[in-house]
Amino acid sequence: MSAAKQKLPEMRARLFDGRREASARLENLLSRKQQEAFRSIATVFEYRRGGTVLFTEGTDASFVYSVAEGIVRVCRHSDGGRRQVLAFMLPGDLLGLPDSGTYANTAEAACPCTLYRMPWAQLRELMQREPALQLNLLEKVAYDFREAQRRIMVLGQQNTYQRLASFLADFIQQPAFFDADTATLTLPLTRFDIADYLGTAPETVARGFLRLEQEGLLRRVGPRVTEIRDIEGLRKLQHRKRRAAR
Amino acid sequence: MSAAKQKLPEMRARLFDGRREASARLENLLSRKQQEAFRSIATVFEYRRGGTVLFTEGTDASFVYSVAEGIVRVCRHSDGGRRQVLAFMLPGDLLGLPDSGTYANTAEAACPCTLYRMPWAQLRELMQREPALQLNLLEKVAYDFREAQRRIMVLGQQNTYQRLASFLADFIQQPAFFDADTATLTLPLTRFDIADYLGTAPETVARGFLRLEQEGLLRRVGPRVTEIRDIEGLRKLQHRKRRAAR
DNA sequence: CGCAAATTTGAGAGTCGTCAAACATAGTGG
DNA sequence: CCACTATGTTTGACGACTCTCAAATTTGCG
Repeated sequence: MSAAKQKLPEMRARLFDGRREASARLENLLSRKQQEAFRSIATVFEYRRGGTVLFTEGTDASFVYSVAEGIVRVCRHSDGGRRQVLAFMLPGDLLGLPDSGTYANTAEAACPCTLYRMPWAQLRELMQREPALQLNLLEKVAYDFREAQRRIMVLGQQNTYQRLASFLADFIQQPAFFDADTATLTLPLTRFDIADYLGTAPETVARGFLRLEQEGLLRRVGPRVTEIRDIEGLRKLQHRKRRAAR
Repeated sequence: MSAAKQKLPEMRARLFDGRREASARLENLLSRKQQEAFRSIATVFEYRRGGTVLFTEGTDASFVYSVAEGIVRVCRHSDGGRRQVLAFMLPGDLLGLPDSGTYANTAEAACPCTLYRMPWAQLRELMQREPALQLNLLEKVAYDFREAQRRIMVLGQQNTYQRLASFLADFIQQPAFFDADTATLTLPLTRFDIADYLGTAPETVARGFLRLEQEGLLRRVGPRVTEIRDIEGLRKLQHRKRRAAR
């Protein structure tokens, strides 16, 4: 039962008080009519190569993007120049909301991608005509906020091995990347991307995969392809202590 | 120049596109009239002792709180039972917004506190009568979201020593806890609170203070009172590499 | 096929979590 | 008012974890 078919008063009530949504993918939050309005101001963009920059932190924010296909990495650079991946945006996600008129972070295609691009001015205008849309925006920000809090839990409490397990457990939930029939996870991400997401080094990620393989939780088919052998085992890892007692 | 005096159409535009606010303290976001409306539904609560639970994650969310005095720690417990402090809420901050009808995390007074408590139902009703209020709420969530992203940067890139420096640098910005004249920082938090906030152990926090003292950046007056000797030095720490090269 | 980039593996050392114990502090009851 | 006790803090020791440097190996692409 999709939220898109609810009547407007119900949609208002859903925010904060309603059922918990599995995700806040854009299309799940919009009525059919709203989706059409979106499409009327959106342009399709294809990025053939990974690494292409969509926008840079600090620059004027004119466009908002929605991922149609592929993975976009949203990152920020510390003063030391080191990159931190704040989030991977997956198909259906919305990104590029202005913060005080500029982008708060940098977005790059992590692999060949297709996305929708909309002028922020037009989207804002649309929202003023349809207040319900604005509420959807709030829902979206609230969802991203909760996701960020989950990241804080992972980064604050887990060792690198557990973080990798958490990362894989999350992506297993995404049918676009995990084929449940063959238990095959296909991630178009480099070890650098994963390392910068987990706050560790690419070597440590490689060693994490090695250990997960040795413990029988998965099998490395290729650098981007993994056969998951024990989903429950991956999940259980997160609940252990960060460090072996002596 | 406070945003509170702007006319309503301007307030609408301020969101996402407006000037960057130093903080999103509640009173800065509300017009005088709105503040009065808030006060009319709010009750003052005093918590004499630190450790008192305001609300628990997973329980029904009936009330929203605003800190008047003291520090509230917002935390969540991992399945292993370990506590992670997601944020410290300071005077002016709003907390306890329902997530799908329940609290997403636990809030406890970190020290003797005074706060305002409002029934969520009444606040929601108030928002429906005054759409501008709803926009303020969005602003608030967006602010918390950006704060969470900053935490991700710190937890993902910095070692425990740098995290402690970041933590202190943040609190130096708060006049309620830092007396600029005497350069004295008075934090009613235990080493456990700080450790759970920084994702480390209390012993490591203590050693961090020791090292900061040895390097001349501060002087420990007492466990809760610190004399800051080199603010710029604290800030610079964050920009260094996480680890000494060999 | 050949090169550039990514990944893996190895070695060594810096960091920090854990256990233990000494010490300080604040709150309590006599 | 003081001893007492519970709680919080500091210090020490040790080993687990993982970052860094280096090099071998594999992968992806033109």
